[in-house]
Amino acid sequence: MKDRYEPSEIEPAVQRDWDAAGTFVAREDPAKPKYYCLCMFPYPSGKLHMGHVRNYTIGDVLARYMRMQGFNVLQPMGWDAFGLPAENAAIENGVAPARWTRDNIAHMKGQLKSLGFGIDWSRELATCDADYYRWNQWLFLRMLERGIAYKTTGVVNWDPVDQTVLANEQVIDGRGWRTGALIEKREIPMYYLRITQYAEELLGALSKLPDWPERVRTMQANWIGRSDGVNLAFPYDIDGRRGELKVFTTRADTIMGVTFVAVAAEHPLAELAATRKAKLRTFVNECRRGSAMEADFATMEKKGIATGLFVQHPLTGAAVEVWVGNYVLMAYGEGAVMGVPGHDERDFAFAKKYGLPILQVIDVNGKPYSTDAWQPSYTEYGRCIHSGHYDGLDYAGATDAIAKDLESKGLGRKQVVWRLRDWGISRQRYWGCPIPIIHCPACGDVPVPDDQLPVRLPEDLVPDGSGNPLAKTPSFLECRCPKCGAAARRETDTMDTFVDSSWYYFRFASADNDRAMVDERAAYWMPVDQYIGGIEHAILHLLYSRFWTRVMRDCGLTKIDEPFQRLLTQGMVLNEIWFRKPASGRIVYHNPADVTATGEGEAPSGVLKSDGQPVEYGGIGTMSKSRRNGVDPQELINRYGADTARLFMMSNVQPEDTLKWSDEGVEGAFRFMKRIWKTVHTHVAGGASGPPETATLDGPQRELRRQVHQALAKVGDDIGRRRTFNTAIAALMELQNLLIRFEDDSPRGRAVMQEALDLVVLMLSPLVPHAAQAMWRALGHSTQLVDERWPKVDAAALVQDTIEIVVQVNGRLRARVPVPAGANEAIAREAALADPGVAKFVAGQPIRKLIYVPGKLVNVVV
RNA sequence: GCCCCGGUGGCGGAACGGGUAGACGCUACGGACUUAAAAUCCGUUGGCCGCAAGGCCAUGCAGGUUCGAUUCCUGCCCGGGGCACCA
Repeated sequence: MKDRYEPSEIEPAVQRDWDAAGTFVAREDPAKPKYYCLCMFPYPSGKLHMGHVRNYTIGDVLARYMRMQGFNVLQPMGWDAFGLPAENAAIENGVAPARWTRDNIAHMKGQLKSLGFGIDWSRELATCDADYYRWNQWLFLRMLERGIAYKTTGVVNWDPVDQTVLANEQVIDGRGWRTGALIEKREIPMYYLRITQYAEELLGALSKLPDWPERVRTMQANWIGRSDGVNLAFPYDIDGRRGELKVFTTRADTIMGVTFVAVAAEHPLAELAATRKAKLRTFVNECRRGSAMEADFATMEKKGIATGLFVQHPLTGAAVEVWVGNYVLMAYGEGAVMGVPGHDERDFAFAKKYGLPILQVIDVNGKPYSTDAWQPSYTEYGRCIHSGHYDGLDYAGATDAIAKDLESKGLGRKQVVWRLRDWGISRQRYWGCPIPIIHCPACGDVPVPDDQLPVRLPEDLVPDGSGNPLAKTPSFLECRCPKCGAAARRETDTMDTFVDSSWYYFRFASADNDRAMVDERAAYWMPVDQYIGGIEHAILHLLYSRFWTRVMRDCGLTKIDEPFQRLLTQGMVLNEIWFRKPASGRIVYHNPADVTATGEGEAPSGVLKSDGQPVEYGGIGTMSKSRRNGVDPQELINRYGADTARLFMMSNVQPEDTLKWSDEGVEGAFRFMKRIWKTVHTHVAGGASGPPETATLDGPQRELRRQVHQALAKVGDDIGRRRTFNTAIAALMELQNLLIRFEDDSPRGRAVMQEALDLVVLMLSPLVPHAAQAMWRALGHSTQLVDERWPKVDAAALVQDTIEIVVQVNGRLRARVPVPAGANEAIAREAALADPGVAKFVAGQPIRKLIYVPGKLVNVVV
């Protein structure tokens, strides 16, 4: 009898069978309903981490389940292969990013295969392949034609040592993360994509995504950030220069309370004033030099300086002084704000600091008002006071009336302002998709013609950390102008890697097409039915993808608006953090596997296994290299096999929740695998068994059969509808506990057992496909388990003659009594009151009321 | 500051439309098997009282609605996340 569970023997053999049969190669079949199940593709960093294993296991379980439901399933995989880590590895090891990336891909692909994911590898793609990124370039050219892509000069973080732009995340305390150099704000020309043109649609369509997590929709809505307000102008005449200072406000109803206006340091009026006053010049330069990071602004002291310039109030004509304020953002609204200290906290503080007048112009719902100290109530909406003929109007009424008056004077109108900015995609980086532009001294910036695509990235360069090697490579740089034929230079900036990931899901449908970006096969597969990935992509990647899909739609490449029908954001994988903090020097982290926990309860403590000395507990956190608390999935697979790894990742918590790593939890999953394996093989050793004759079963046999079919109903619902894989697994474990205790060697008992095990194996097959296939064979089936359909619940098996109902007295549980199934209230009442435990509490008191929930409970109210 | 999500045994968590709180797993303890250990199997495991039968308390805190509240409502406390001089 082969009753020892040996995953290392089972798994490779099953995987070979799938490979040989092309089991997971998806074919377009209009006759079948399609199901496109996609996990966010990985960055090929070297090897898989636990987050990957969790992500792809969730996807694979769903894909396999939907296949059993009769869907034509596509589950592809690719590589988000451009990006900084490859360049950093090159700098450290002197290896070309292309080589490093492709080696990593090969290794990680092997790992994915060893986990038994049902992936259609014939559609594999990597974004660093010219076959792929040429279409980035192609669509970028279409965007240029349509004015969606444009070039302008923007402010960036500039590292003067590395001679490159850094992302905000790469600036730490105002210094470059790699060089430690002081970061400068620089204005350099960059290409932008006009995502703001789609702001309204991207926001409005969020309500059409009911199967996205509420949280993600909220985050996107906040990010897009719609503000409804009024744009108004303060006219000026400064030494004969006439103009208008434009301001955006969401509180036009407070316009009669304006006592100053403030502009950003980059504002033209600030510049004008700076030419006149040395003190202003210094201040303006100071503001400009500050960090480009918005978060830093928030904590900065609010400072300002008067310009001595005056503008006219648009309604009263009164003179209002212009100040330069370091808290005014050039990039939002008009780069200028009207100052209403009476009803804006920041303006209030500013006015107090510089002795500017404070006017109350809103009755804040009768609450006390004093200019001595700020109260949060001052920003409440209320009726206008001290506002001339606007007095008595509420927020909406005043806003309408003021907007109308401004409009008739040509000095303002209602306006919507968005927080969302256009997407700057230029990166002064080597390992990315070249931007297909040629700079000609005569013709300017000339798009590369379609027939010269792709602009290939040379793959043999090794960055050394000083600037972009493309700029030092004549064979790439030097070219001819497509318009005039003169000697010209290629653009050396590459695209943001978020461009690469904004449309890869389309390309999986037509990965082999070298003539078009997408074809009719994309129309068959798109949209993605289920998308699965980390919450960290809630805004950027998912928003860019929604934008890119709409651009493709407007270019006639697709008919869909939304790329992802349904979204599941899986939680992170956490582990304990242990460290030592030497009196001098840096914190040293230790892997939890090297620590023996000694303390219990409130203050966990532990000692290092190697030296027996104490280490400090740092709580629970995401697995990370820097904290050295990662667990290598490969060790898990080597030790327990892919099936146990998969089972553990799906146990204990719902996919959205964080999952705490636990060695004991893995052992628990492994124990379950060994037990079910043994149960199957013990049964099989007794010989073949046919289907049960349901009419002739005795009580325990019928009861087991009922439990089996009840579990089947629950597991199907948990996986298919609720996506709570943890409770599906719990139900299977519960069933397994029943099967172990079911000792009935009669032919009928064995028939019931055979059916139960067949069903358990079918239910397990999406979760632990290798062991399930092997057990399926053992149970006497010659078919491939992956081609089986999800079993149907036998409704007749669920029927019970007698059920147990709960009896409460005054809402407190007092007894459980058996009643015939379908008993009416009278029968249930009689049975309930006859129970001695119930009678004790009723004890002759009059029954005021009796609630009967059929099949569930009786509540006697006395 | 604004927005969102949570708080249930020793631990991770379950309870799906107001109806048996603690499924399932882990830990710990006791037992069987073994020369021994591991593995495996059996049992106990929210707290308190009780020999037992049984009872009382218990889902962050304080109230409310209800025959009945982990679930709904109000206020508060704590934790996590997102956004943040956004005019």
